[in-house]
Amino acid sequence: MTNEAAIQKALQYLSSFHRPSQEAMERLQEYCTTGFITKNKNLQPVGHTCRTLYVNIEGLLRIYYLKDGKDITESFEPALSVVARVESLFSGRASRKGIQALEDTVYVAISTPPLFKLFDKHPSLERLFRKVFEAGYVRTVNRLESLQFHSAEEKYRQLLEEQPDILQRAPLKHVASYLGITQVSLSRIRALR
Amino acid sequence: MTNEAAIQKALQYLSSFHRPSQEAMERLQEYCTTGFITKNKNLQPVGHTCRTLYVNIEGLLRIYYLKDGKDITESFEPALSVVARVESLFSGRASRKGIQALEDTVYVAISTPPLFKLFDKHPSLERLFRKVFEAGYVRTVNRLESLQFHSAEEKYRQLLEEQPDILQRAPLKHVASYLGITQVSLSRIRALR
DNA sequence: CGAGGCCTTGACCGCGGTCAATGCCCGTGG
DNA sequence: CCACGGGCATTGACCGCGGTCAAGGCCTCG
Repeated sequence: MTNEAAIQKALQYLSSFHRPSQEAMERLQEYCTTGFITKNKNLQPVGHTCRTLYVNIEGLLRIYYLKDGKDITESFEPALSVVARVESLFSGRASRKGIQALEDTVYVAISTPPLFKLFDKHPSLERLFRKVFEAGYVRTVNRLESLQFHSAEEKYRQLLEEQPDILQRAPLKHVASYLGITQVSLSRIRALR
Repeated sequence: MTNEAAIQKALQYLSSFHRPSQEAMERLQEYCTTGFITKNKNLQPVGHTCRTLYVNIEGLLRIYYLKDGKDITESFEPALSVVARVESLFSGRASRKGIQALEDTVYVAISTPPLFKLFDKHPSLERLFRKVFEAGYVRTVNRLESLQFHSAEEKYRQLLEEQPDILQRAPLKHVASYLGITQVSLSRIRALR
């Protein structure tokens, strides 16, 4: 995939949230850069403040962090998702979270300080990203609810329902921490048939 | 507290996220109405689409829903918080959640369809509410993390740390469901000293 | 004064966690 | 090309946290 094609894919995807003005779109495009990262490499290390927003074009990323030395997967981010560590991006504080590639991945990166500046001149861009983040907010609220009151098995079945491909593409240890259980537990659940 | 004073408090609070233009502020004010609701009454019943955003001025509200017939508290909303069922507000779907008063409460209500229309003319208002929702998003992400990997006792201690007054003001059964445990469990934890 | 809601406490038990051993796959170097 | 080593997944043994069920005390309100 060419860089140009990747950026077009990203812009097209972003436009699906809200179509910005022609000029805003062109300004936005100027801040898009493409990148490629190989499996198991870190796109962003733990401990930096989040100032870049990524659009996954092709491949698989995950957001993770260390809790008491254990590696916890916060989310899987497949193609056509906006990837950002919002708790850092919106608070300006350093993030304890990192972004890692689980497959060779093509992405588009947008630096947020100039992006946020663009909002002043182009309300349609602010609208667009407001909607992007609202959608993320909704997903997080729903995930909170599903995590809080489901058994390990229910959470597994729900993942199987909603993102079955993840189970093929990500190591099970990451799936386990994503579900909030141990890999041992996950293994037992999967053995039930 | 007069209606006028309540609205001023709400506007002042909202301005702390981002100061809108003078004119935007005046337009916003036109859409603010005040209300009063007594303890244990429902501000919004379960099952309606969320089209109103509330600012709690004085008192205590909670967002809750029914899961398998059990009453689950999603959040406590004390004075000076923006209260909305975002998963409905941003998706347009009916909410399975309700809003209930845990104390006599004074609030300001803002109808969202006209509010969102105002955004077209007043980008500074869109900016303001973008920041309001970003802050909520960050809180939710952090809560997700804390719920996922803490024991019942840790979650209780964290609440004790962060919002000790809730334990005085809300029935323990609601505190328990908020923490994702049973009231029996909560009772035992509290008995530990 | 009685009824019902809320909180506590006891008895019991099952889900899911830890620890440890084993098997499997795969990349690397002799 | 095979031997080795390390990471990942599975499995068994064990156990503790927190769930359910049920009984009892206390407070509020009709």
